[in-house]
Amino acid sequence: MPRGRRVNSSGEKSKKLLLDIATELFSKYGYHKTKISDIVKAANLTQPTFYLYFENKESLYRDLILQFKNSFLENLDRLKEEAKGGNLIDLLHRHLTVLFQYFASNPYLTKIGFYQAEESEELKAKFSKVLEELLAERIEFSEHDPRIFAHSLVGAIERVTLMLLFTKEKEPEQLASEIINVYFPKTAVCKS
Amino acid sequence: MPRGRRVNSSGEKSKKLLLDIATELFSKYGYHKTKISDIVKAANLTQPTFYLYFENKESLYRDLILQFKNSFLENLDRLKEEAKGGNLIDLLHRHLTVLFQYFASNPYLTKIGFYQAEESEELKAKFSKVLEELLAERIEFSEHDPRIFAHSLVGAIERVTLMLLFTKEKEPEQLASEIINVYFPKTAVCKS
Amino acid sequence: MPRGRRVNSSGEKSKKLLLDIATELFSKYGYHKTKISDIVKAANLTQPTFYLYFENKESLYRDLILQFKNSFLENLDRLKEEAKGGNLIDLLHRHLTVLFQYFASNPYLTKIGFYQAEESEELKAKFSKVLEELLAERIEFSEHDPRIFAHSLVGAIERVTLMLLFTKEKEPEQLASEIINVYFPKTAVCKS
Amino acid sequence: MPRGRRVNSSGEKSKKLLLDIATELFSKYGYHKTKISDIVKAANLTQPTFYLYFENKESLYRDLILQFKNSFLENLDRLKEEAKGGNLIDLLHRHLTVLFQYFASNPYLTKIGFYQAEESEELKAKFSKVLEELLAERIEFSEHDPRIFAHSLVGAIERVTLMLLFTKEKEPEQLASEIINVYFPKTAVCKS
DNA sequence: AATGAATGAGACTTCATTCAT
DNA sequence: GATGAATGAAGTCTCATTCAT
Repeated sequence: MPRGRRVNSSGEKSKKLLLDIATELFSKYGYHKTKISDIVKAANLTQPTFYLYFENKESLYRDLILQFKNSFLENLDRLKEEAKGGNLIDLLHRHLTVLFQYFASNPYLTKIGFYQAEESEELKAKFSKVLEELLAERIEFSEHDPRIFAHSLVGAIERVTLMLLFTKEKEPEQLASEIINVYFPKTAVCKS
Repeated sequence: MPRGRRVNSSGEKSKKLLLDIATELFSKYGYHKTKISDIVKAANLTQPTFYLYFENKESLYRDLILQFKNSFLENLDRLKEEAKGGNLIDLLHRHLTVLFQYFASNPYLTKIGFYQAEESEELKAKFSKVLEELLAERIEFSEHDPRIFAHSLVGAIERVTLMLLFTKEKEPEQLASEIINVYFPKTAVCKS
Repeated sequence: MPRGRRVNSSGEKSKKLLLDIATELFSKYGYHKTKISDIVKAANLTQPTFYLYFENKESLYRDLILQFKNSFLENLDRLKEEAKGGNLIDLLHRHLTVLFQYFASNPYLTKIGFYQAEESEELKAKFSKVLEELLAERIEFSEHDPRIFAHSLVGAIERVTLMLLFTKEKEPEQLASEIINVYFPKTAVCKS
Repeated sequence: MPRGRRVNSSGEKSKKLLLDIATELFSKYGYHKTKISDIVKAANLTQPTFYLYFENKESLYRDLILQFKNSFLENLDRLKEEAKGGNLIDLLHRHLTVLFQYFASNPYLTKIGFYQAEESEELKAKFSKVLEELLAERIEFSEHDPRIFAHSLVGAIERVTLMLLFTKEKEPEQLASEIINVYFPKTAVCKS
């Protein structure tokens, strides 16, 4: 059997390939059920090659989480900055749209960072906090806890992303609009 | 440690102990990070004892999931039955209260069955479906998808349970009320 | 659960029961595939009871082997003693009859001692030796090795016991006759 | 021992080594008393290496049995085909010679497949059947059951292989001749 | 740049055996 | 005489990781 460098092979290409496959497998099957052997098999490479590009299994996973986390927090920071003035609903709408766009473009990473990772709780908590502050300033939550509202919104985003965005049943922009509609009904026409 | 029966030992006690510890550890650390050795160590027993009372690690975990699933689906069935007549908001309020009460009484089991288990997705999807039908009958969602509303509600429940119920910041009844308030704002003229 | 001595129970009866079941299971499934738990389960007793009557698994098995061995060697000794005078064929016929009778009466023990046990090789070798000497004295094995004849006879006995005696297709006496007929054809109509 | 590839190591060599050692140990000590740790220790390798080349302990054992079984049955088929015409004794002589040659060349495999394996009973029964048919066509078994003859022959082969072939006291060809002589005596000098 | 070959560490599980009642 | 409850010891197998080429 021939060994060594393959014709037409390139380090960067292999690394990218491994990274993409790892992301997909981790997102689909979780950290523990995804074996290095699975990853390299899917990439048509071998196990030592994996260690050529990544320190080890865990650090790769952590990197993926971190990557999501950074994007997410960056987004959140932007939201906070923009928060000063302007219309709340417009603001939220813009933010959700961007968020859903990112989620839709990076479903695997999102699955890992927003659903699987232990840190995902932290992210969601932060998100809630920001929303809470945002809302507290503007809306009169006459008799109810603003935290409920904030957590609910985050939960809705979480669930809707999974059920309607990842399944491609809804587009990011539309989803943002509809979520907004639910939480800020224009005219709540509710007959029993 | 000497072999054989311990002084003052009782099978039922040991089994219960192991079950409780296993439930707690699984819920805290997940299936893979929880070793049988951890479970028995915490129970001050040895590994073979585990197999005296449980078939194996996986089947114990599955049993826990099943236990949650049964309770949850039973609850859901009750909701469906009661759905025929009556005021929607009252109905939901009662159901959520019961649900939150169950969650609060069984936090570890809930963590496993509603958050960790692969089947949890299925449960939530079913929950959404039921809610969707319930709502569709009564409310006029003028221009928006009732699924959004249903998924959002489920997501809210999920998140709020984790952040406010499990942390004991809210009581089940109150949480139910507040969630209802968010989704059916009084000033939103939604009387039945 | 009640513990302690059962009504109507008797130590000797339990011991005999365990012994019989153990013999059957060992003979059917072999030493390794037969578990103490299987034995006591079949006897409707519990594991500690086993140790009340037997030192341990191996020693019980060894006892069974020894029991067979003793009977077998005793038989062999009788054959050697009777060997001095008399008609060879009659002698063999009588011996085989007795042997087959013992085998037929103790199929489980025979299975263990003559087929499974490592010592069975030793027994068969001894058997061969005795036959060889017996034959050597009387028959003129013009040009062939008497060992072949002796080993063949033992092999025939071994196989025929399994296939025709244990299956109850043949009675001990008849089997003895027929074997003799094969090895000492009266009218050796042996055309090529 | 350091991890990773050894100097001068080769997969095929290791696999063959393990296979050979396993065959020997299984044949000598049986399935249960042969531990994987014994096999790899004898090969100066470690346990995971075993799993690099074999599915697991049982499947390796089954493979060995199958290997023997295939050779044996192939042989038997040839015997059946050649059975149509020709001299019976010559036929048998040729067959036994080939059989003994195979046994002598593969003593470990034969020990496993013809003596230890549960399937060995099936093989011997088939062998008997074939012999029985072969004999029934040609010889006049005036008053005796041909099965006796067939089973005896198989038993003789079994025993003689163990006692004279494996010990290298006899060559395959000679053993075949002598067995034939016993069962088809030229001049049956059978005085009592 | 990549692979073939191997291992350390550890998890799960089984089974004979033993105490305490 | 018998059992309920437990364990020591060991075996099989898996997986991430590493050396030598």
